[in-house]
Amino acid sequence: MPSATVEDYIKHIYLVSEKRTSGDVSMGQVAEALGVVPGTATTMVKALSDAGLVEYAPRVGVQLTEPGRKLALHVLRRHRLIEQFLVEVLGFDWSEVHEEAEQMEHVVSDLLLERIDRYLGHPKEDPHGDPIPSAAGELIHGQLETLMECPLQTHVTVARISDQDTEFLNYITESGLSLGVTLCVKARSERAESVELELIDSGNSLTLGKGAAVKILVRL
Amino acid sequence: MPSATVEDYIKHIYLVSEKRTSGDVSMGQVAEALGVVPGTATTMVKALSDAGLVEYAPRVGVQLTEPGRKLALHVLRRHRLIEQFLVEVLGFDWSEVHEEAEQMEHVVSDLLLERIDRYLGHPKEDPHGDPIPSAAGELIHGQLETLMECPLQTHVTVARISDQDTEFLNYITESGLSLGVTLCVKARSERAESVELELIDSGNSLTLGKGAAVKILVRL
DNA sequence: TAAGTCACTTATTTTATGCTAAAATTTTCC
DNA sequence: GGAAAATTTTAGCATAAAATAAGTGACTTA
Repeated sequence: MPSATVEDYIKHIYLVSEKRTSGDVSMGQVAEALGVVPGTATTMVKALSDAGLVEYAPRVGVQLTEPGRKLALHVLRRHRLIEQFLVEVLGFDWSEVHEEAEQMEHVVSDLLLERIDRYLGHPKEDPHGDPIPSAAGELIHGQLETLMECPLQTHVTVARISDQDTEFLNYITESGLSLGVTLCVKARSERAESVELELIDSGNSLTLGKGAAVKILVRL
Repeated sequence: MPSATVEDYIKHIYLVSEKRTSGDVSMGQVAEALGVVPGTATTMVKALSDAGLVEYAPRVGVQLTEPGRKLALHVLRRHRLIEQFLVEVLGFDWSEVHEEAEQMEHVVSDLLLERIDRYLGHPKEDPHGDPIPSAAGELIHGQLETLMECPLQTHVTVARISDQDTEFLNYITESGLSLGVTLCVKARSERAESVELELIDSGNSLTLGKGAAVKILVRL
């Protein structure tokens, strides 16, 4: 049984490699994601390589093997089902659940996880719109685009927020950008690194910087 | 924040000292309860002593300080509320929840715990009849007696099973000795170390050995 | 009261995970 | 193309929590 530390490394390597389109994840990215110094990441990744969970090439980077990918999706399934459960059943706010799930994802048994899944009616997404991998290790993500790349002057729907920070999520809620809200990108300035939005339902307008805009994914 | 290992030591020292009426818990008992060799227990208990959670006298034994007792009750509150939640909400059998709660008790936050407590309507007992300490660290246990010491020929009610072993709990269920069942101790043989029971509701009779009988607590 | 046994303590080692600091390599920039 | 900057690796060490093994103390028994 992998330790919580091993699960965290594998999960974060998966998440980083999903974000970046390039093949390998650098030690710097691993260290950054895990909040450790680079030397620690190198040591751990070598151990993960010995365990057959990743392929590691010195000074090139790391990528998951098939067993590693399976483990990553398993951990992600636990994390996201727990988040959904906390929101749906125990009345947590979507901005509060990440840290809690971060701990619980390493201790819930398969049995408990499947009972949670059944209780929730086999949800496909967590409270932030992140897709929940199936028990078999499949993950279906819809065709989403960030606010920095979606078409202008078109009605789109907020479908996923790819940042778990409590402050950021609270800001999103206050701005009226919750999941399911329909909006329209009026203009985008590459130089100012900003986008101008109009919320269709409320009629409100607001402007977001690039940093925030790339974290908001929409469905066309 | 105490580690899971520290919490386990403190919890088990509390549980053992509750069972034995004597003051100190020996290193042998600690090691046995934690499933480690005696040398490991000695080393850890000295560390707990340095942390102010226990008082330790070499070759005499260990007992909890007030902070230690507070911590023990906190961990037990978590454990028992989790067990109750798993049974009440997620449909677990009382024989399946112990191992799961054993893991979760070290990771649930105070916030989550209080939401669980509220969701359940502030239960006073877990699925095995064990009392749930209050958030303030109070524990009220009723006047219970084991089947080896309760009066004969009197109607009593099964109120608590002080063994979490799955096999044992399944046996109890099959024997019709679930919590709340009314029974009568017809006879008790000290030499044969057994008790003869009659279940009032079903009319069935059965005989238990001392080992099993002391784990079944009844209310008069 | 001496011998033997059992429980306990101490000393040393192991494993997993982290750190710092220095060395090595790769990338960037003039 | 070579120096400076950034990244990565290596080396050495620290801590928590476990183990083993050997030494110590105390109680039993004859």
